[in-house]
Amino acid sequence: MKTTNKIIIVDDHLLFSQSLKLLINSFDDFEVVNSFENGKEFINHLQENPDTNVDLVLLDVNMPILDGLSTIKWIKENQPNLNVIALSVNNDDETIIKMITNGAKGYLLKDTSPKIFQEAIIAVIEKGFYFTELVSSILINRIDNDSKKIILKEKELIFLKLACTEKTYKEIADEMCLSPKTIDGYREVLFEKLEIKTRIGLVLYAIKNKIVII
Amino acid sequence: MKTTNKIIIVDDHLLFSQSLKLLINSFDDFEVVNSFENGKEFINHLQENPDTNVDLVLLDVNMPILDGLSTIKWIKENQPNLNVIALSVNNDDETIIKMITNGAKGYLLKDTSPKIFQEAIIAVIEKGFYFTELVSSILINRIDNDSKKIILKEKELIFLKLACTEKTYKEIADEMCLSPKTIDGYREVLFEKLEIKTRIGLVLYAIKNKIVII
DNA sequence: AAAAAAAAGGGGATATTTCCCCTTGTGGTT
DNA sequence: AACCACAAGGGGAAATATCCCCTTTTTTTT
Repeated sequence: MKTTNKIIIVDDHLLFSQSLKLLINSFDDFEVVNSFENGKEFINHLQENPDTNVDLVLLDVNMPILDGLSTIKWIKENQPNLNVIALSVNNDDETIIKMITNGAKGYLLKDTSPKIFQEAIIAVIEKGFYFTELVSSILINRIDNDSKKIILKEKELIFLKLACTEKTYKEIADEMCLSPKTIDGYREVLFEKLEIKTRIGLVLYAIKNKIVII
Repeated sequence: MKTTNKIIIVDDHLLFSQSLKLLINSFDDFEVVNSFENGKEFINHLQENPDTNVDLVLLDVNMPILDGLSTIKWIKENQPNLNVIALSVNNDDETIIKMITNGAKGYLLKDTSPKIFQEAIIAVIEKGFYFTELVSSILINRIDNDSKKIILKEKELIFLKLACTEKTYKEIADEMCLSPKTIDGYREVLFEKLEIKTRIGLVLYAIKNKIVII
């Protein structure tokens, strides 16, 4: 006799999560037992119902209140045995790596076909993981990229954020309570690290890497 | 005797569209008769099947190949009687206005509840439109914003794009085959129009308004 | 403890950006 | 014909940004 696998969906797009629920329930042996609109609601539920029995969590990455990354970090700390598949429209390397390294057993884009999706949830429940080619290739390339990863210090980050405003370096120095000459130094260091030559380059880098949100 | 309303879904997120199909088919009197992964596929289908009988199209805004805006513009030209509801995760004013002014009968966010969604499709088929409060308020505010809308000339746009690089104004002048002094003029005009004071401001404006994509 | 690296700051020069006010030519308006 | 708007360009000054080479102090590595 087969057991029915219990699934929870965490996604703020109600139209998606409620529809996905119908899709999953149409699969043999799977049932959506609960769904939540963000990580906070889900975590609250886990805390209030410590005996929750669930085989798989489908976790959206981009959510308000508490997003997928923060949620999976909490899960890693508190319920490390919970199977999680991350769901996202976002195929950005950094995001994928962060979700996987924090314990996601799979990472599916929302343009995945229902067939592949079904394969994935079966694989995660039976084998413990499911990586698409996209994810695998990112994980393989990761070692390279990690070695050349640019690490910015706290003060450099603060300076970089301020450089993305219409303030002059003198005004930035005042705001950071440092001498303009020190700011000169930060700038030179960043130019060197980021292989750029102008403040415009700083702005473009910061926006591209989501150091500032505009 | 009731008629069943025929619905087409155009969305590149297969997991969403296939799931949504189940949701819609679970409603009384509605049936998804077809679905496509982008505007191009959908338009091709319409061209090859001119006698297609459909009551409502659910059109995603962000799609590869041919996006929602281009698609609805084509529909406006070629099949103006087709009912279209735009679906998006994006509640950006500009996008909403463009979709509505190009003929969308409604604009729903993907975090809409299934219940509201059902109301909307019924309203559009029966009354011809469905506007959420969000959309209505944007349409009301539109008149104000339109009057103060900033119009940039072609050369100003080209200059603005080049200003978002590490080139100096002299290099930009060379590239545009103009005197550096003329570039000075463009800059001053843009500073005035955009109410900013520095080149950093230009970059931030251009990125914020998607004049440059980074 | 010595050596190396990093953080804070300075001098001084040069390049670039920003500002303000001015000239010329071109193409419409009335 | 006189008038106006505007694109293109200029002079010249002041403010900012960029560069390179240097000192001192603190922290980290070995």
